[in-house]
Amino acid sequence: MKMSKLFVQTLREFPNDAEAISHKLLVRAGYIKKLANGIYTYMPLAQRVLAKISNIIREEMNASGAQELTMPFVQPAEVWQKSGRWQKYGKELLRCKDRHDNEMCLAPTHEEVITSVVGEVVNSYKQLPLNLYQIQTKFRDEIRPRFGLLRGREFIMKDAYSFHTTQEDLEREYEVMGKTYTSIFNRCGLETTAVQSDSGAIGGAVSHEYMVLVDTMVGENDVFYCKNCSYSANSNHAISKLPIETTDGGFDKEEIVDTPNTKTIEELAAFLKVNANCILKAVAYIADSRPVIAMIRGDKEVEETKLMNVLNALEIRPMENNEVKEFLNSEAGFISYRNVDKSKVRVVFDNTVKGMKNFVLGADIKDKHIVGANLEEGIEFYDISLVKEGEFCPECGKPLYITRGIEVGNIFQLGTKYSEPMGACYTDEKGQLKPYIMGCYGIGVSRTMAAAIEKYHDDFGIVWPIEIAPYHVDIVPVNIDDETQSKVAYEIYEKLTKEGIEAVIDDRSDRAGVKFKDADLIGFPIRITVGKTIQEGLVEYKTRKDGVMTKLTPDEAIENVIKYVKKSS
RNA sequence: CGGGAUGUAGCGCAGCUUGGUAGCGCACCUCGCUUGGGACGAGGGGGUCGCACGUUCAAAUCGUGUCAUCCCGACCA
Repeated sequence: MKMSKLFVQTLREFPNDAEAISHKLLVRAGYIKKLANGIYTYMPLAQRVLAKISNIIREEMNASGAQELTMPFVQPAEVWQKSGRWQKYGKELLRCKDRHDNEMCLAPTHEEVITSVVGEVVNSYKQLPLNLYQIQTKFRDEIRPRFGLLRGREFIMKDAYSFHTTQEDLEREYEVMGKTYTSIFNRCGLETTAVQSDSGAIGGAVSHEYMVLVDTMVGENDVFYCKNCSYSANSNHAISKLPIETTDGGFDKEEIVDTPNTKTIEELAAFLKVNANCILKAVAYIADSRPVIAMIRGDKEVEETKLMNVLNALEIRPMENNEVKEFLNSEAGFISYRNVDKSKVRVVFDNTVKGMKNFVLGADIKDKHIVGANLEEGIEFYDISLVKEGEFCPECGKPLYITRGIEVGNIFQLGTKYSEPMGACYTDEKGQLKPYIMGCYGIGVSRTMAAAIEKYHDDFGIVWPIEIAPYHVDIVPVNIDDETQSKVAYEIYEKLTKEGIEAVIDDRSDRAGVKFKDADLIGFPIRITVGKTIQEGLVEYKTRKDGVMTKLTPDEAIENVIKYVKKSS
């Protein structure tokens, strides 16, 4: 490809509306153009990167026995009504009507359609197991799209769905997919960590997220991991081994005391001169429009996903101050659990509360708390707390560390969550009708591209792993008007192209500095510069990753490129 | 959904306080010159100042509304 013909425009400055480095670089280096919030055009450079990632995915998925298909992006409400998600999915599902006033939606995922397709085709256990996948655009109307391609509304996803007759066979496939994912990301030049994660409101299922660990804010997931063993988990799922320590507030008897202006735990702890872990904190929520109080030790925080799982709730939000009065007949900042109508308000106690004695508790009256309180008999405890760094690994007991992760893939054991309500069944050996046992497996293709940039960039631009770079090599004649330089550059370009190397020749009449800046920004893994040293028969061979430059003859440079590219594939 | 900020040429910005012919840098076009890390000179093209309504002789500028974008937060009592 001639640089003069490549459809790309690099910018001298970073765009103003981008925050994440991947977003800034994708825009500045001319890979993407924004059309609307969270909706981007993939320019030719990006298209090539996406194609490379997609091809790696295809090769690995096909090798694992999966088959590719393509399902509709616009879907009728009907299939979603069947699974029950037309009601439940919420605003992320972009709905619209066709000219006949039929309700339609843009696909955010494809469980419904694949279940319906397989339901029509697969009637016998003999046709199972089966794994089908597609690489396709998805649309999710996110509350707050941000960070460019890391959280767009329209994005490219590989989604696979597997169908089985037994849980054991699903687990076998789940493991195959796990291995497949690891090698897909490795081949993309990305190291990933498989972390345990929450699997959504309908519990019981197993799922893992494949995370690229980063130390920036753009990783939207907190990941806890153990340096001693292999344990790692998303914060929404992580558990820690906390000894049920006894925390004693040291009050002799239960009584109500004045605690003016103590709306936060810190203020209250300071006022009463007790540790936060001697205060029983009440956090009030509305879960699926029903009031809930989560009781938790003052130094811990509620993990809402865990709470939702305990409640089997789909939606949860903190209670507003006026609702605290309405539902709990209490006062924000001074909530207790003792005076509520238990038939109307669900009270959930965290495990950490178990060891609390003579603690401090809200009195349901403004500016008053109860001190020296103790728990009643027969309370059930659940794990609804967020793990904190430094708490202990549930598997080996060593301290847990926290980091940020970008979720690029996720594998999930669905069971019969979709097949059952949708009536998608096969006939087993005994002639009985059984719903399929399903798994699903996703990879964010466009997000993977962005994650790679988050991981691999420097002050000058993108530093692509060669496996997913848009081109392998950029050939730069310093002065295109110099006959020798131009001739040699073109010869190198022709020879490399013939060898199947993806090369760009920067045939623009710009000065060398412009070409070098663009080469670094775009992120070509290798640059061959043909300049003055061609008088001595030498060109410069430079790798982007380490900036190492060597002077070689054109033929040696060509050989080096071929070696470098072959080694990576 | 709440709070904050910003909308002026493809990109980055100034102008707005104090209303009076819409500007700068980059990019783009032409010519010259230059060719090893975003050169230089001369000339040129491109914007209904987000949109609507209002105030005014006159609005990018003042007022009201609206839309969009970005950031933060989404209540831990």
